[in-house]
Amino acid sequence: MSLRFLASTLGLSTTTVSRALAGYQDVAPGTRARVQAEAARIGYRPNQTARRLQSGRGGAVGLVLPTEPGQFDDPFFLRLLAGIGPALATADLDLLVMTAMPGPDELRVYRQLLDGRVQAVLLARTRSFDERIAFLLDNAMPFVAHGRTQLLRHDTPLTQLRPYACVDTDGTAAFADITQMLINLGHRRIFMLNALATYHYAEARARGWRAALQQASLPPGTLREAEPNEAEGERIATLMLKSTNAPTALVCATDRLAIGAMAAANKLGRVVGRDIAITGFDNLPAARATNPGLTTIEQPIERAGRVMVDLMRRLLAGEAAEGLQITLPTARVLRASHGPAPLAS
Amino acid sequence: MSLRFLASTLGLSTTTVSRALAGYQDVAPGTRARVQAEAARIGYRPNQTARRLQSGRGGAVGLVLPTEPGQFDDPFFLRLLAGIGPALATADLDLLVMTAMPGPDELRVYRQLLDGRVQAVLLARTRSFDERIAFLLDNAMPFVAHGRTQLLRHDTPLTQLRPYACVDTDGTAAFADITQMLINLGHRRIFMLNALATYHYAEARARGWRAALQQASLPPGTLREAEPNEAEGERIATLMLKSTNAPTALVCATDRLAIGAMAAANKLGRVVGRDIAITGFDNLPAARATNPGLTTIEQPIERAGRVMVDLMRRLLAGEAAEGLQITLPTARVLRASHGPAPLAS
DNA sequence: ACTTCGGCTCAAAACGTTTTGGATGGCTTT
DNA sequence: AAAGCCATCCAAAACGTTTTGAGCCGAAGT
Repeated sequence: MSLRFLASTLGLSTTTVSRALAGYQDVAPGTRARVQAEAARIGYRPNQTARRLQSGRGGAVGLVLPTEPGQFDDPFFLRLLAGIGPALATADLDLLVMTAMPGPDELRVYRQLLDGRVQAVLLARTRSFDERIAFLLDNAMPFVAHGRTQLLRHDTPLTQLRPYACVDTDGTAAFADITQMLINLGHRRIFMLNALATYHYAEARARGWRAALQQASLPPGTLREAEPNEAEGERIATLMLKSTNAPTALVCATDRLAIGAMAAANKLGRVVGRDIAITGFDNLPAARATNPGLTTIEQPIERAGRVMVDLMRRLLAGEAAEGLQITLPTARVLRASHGPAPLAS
Repeated sequence: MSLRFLASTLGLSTTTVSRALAGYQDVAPGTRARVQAEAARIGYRPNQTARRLQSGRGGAVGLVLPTEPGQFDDPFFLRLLAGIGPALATADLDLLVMTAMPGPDELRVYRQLLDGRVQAVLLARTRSFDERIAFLLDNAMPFVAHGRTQLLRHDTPLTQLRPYACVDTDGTAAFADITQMLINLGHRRIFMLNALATYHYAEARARGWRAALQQASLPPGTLREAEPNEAEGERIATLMLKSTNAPTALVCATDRLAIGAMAAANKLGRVVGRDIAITGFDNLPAARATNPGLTTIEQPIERAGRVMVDLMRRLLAGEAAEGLQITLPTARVLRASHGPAPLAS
C-alpha cells in the first residue's frame, strides 16, 4: 500500500516513484526532488519482503549457532558476530540466526535455510567430518566456512573432495610455534591437552604440536582430549600431573582448558611458570586475570568475520570457491605461565 | 515458479495444491495424498518471502547485539540466544540479528527494523535511561525487553512512563539476599564493586545491597563502578583493599569483576574466603575454576530467552503489555570465596 | 512539414504465495 | 422432476515492490 499510496498522493505512477527513489536517470530532476521530499516527509520505507520477492534475492544470509551445552560460554561466536554484523550491514544484507544442537536434528535446521529465505550461509567451527558442509555442497547453497574440514561424510570416500570458500586461522603453525618455543626453553616432555578431535581446529592444533616435537627429534608426547571447558581441563591436567613421568610443559588447545589446568597445578602445589609451563589459545580476557597471567595465542576473530562476509560477497558475485580460501595469522601473547624447564626434570 | 510448477505437473490449480498442503478440509483425501506425495518427491518448499508478503506478517523478530568493545566475551547473549532460538523455531519465526555499538548510531539500526522485515523486537541488557525503548514505543513496534528501565529520555519528564513487556531477573532481591548472608556471617564493612550505572541491572543490584545494609542498620557502604571485566575488577579491588578501613567483604555485580577482585586479593596476599569474602553474579564456568571457587548467584538466562519469546507471542496476539511483565528468580551458588568475618576487623 | 530523437512518464507483468468468492457436478430431498 | 445441498475444485485478486516495453510530447534535424 505504501509505494502506491506515495504515488497517488504525488499524482504519479508507482513506476516513476520507484525509479525516482532508486536513482534512475530517466526521471526529471524536479520530479525526483518532489518524490524524495514527500517520501522523507511521510517516512516511507520500502517493504523489504516485497522487494526481495521481486528481486529474487533472499537479502539475508544464515548462520546456525551450535548450542552445545558446554559451549554457551564461548565468546567465539559473539566476537565472530561482531565482525560479521557490520560487514553485512554495509552490504545491505540481513543476518538470520538459527540455533541447533549438533546431532541428528542439526541438518533439519540447515534444510530450512534452503527455502529461499537466505542466499548464502555462514558456517563456523567446522568439524573434522562435517556433514553440514557436504549438505550445503550437495544442495548448491553458497556458503563460507570458518575453518576447514576433511569434507567427508562417514560413508563417502575421500574422492569427493570439493573446494569451498573458507577462512581459517593457522592453528597448526601457532602450535608448532609455541611448542618450538617451549623446546627452546629446554622442555622435553611437552604434553598436549586438546579439545575433542571432532572439531577440526583441535586436529589442526595437535598437528602443529606433533610437528614441532618431531622436528626436534623428540619422542611423540602424550595427548588427551576433552570438552574444552575449565572443569575438564582441571580433571585431565590433574591426572597428567600426578602420573609418573609428568610433563614439564602442557600446551592446551583452549584458554578454558588451560585455566582448568592451572587450577589443577595450583591445587597440587606446583608453581605454574616454574614447575610447570602451561599455555592456552584464544587470549580470553580471563587469561589476563589468572595467577600467573596465562601465556596464550590470539586469533583475529572479528577480522575473520569480516573476511567471511567479503568472501561471501565475492562468491555470490560469481567467483570460484577455489580462489576464496584465506588463512589468517595468529599472534603469541607471552605472559607468565611459561618459563624454562625445571633443571631436575 | 514452484507452487505453480507443482500444480501443473499434477494437473491441478495452485489454489488446490496450496490448500491441500495447508491442510484445508475442502480438498478430497485422494487429491491431498497425491499432492503431498508429489510435493515430497520433488522436495517442494514454499518460498518464505512470498508467503510473508502475502500474509503480511514479517515472519521474523529482530535482536540487536550491542557490540561493546569490552563486552564481546560476555556469554550472556549467547545463552540468551540459546533460549530464544528454539522457542522462535517452534513459533516458525526467524531471528534477525543486527549489531550496533551503543552510541549515537545505535538508533539508526533500530530504525531499520521498522521497515517491515520484523514484526517484533527483542531487547536485551536494558539501560537505566534507555532511548531504544522510548524509540520502539514511539514507533509502535512491539517488543519484549530483558530487564526494566527508568524509561525516560534524558529530555523528557517522568510522566511519560508507559508500560512495556519485559522479563527481568530479580537482581535486587539476589543482592539483598547475599548481602544479608554476609551480614549474618559477621561482616560489617561490605563494599560493592558494581558495573556501570548505565546498565539497569547494575542499579537494581546496588539497590539490593543498599537495602540489606540499611535493614541491618549498618552505615551505607562504599560503592565503586567499573566496566564489568576482570582487569577493571582487579584495579578497583586493589584500591579498595589497600585503603584504610578496607572491607571484609566485597560483593561484585558480575563474576568477571569478582574474578578480577580475587586476582587483586591474591596479589596482595589476602586469602580469599578467610581474609576477605568475595561474591559474584552470573555463575560463569570460570567461577568454578577459581581458587577458591567463587560464591556467586545464578540467573536462568536460557529460560529468560524462552519467556521473552512467549511474551512476544502473546503481545502479538493482542494481549496488553501491562500483563506481560515477569520476574524470574535467582539462585545462590555457594562455594568457598566467602566465609565468616575475620575477628580482628 | 515530416521525421527522428530524447526526455519523461506510465500500464502491465512479474515474483510465489494465500485467500476470496464462486463454479461445477453429483447426490439427496421433496 | 425440480430444488437444495454437499464435496470438491478453481480463477482471480491480493500482498508491495521492480522491471519491461511502450507511449507521449516537444525539440531538433532534414
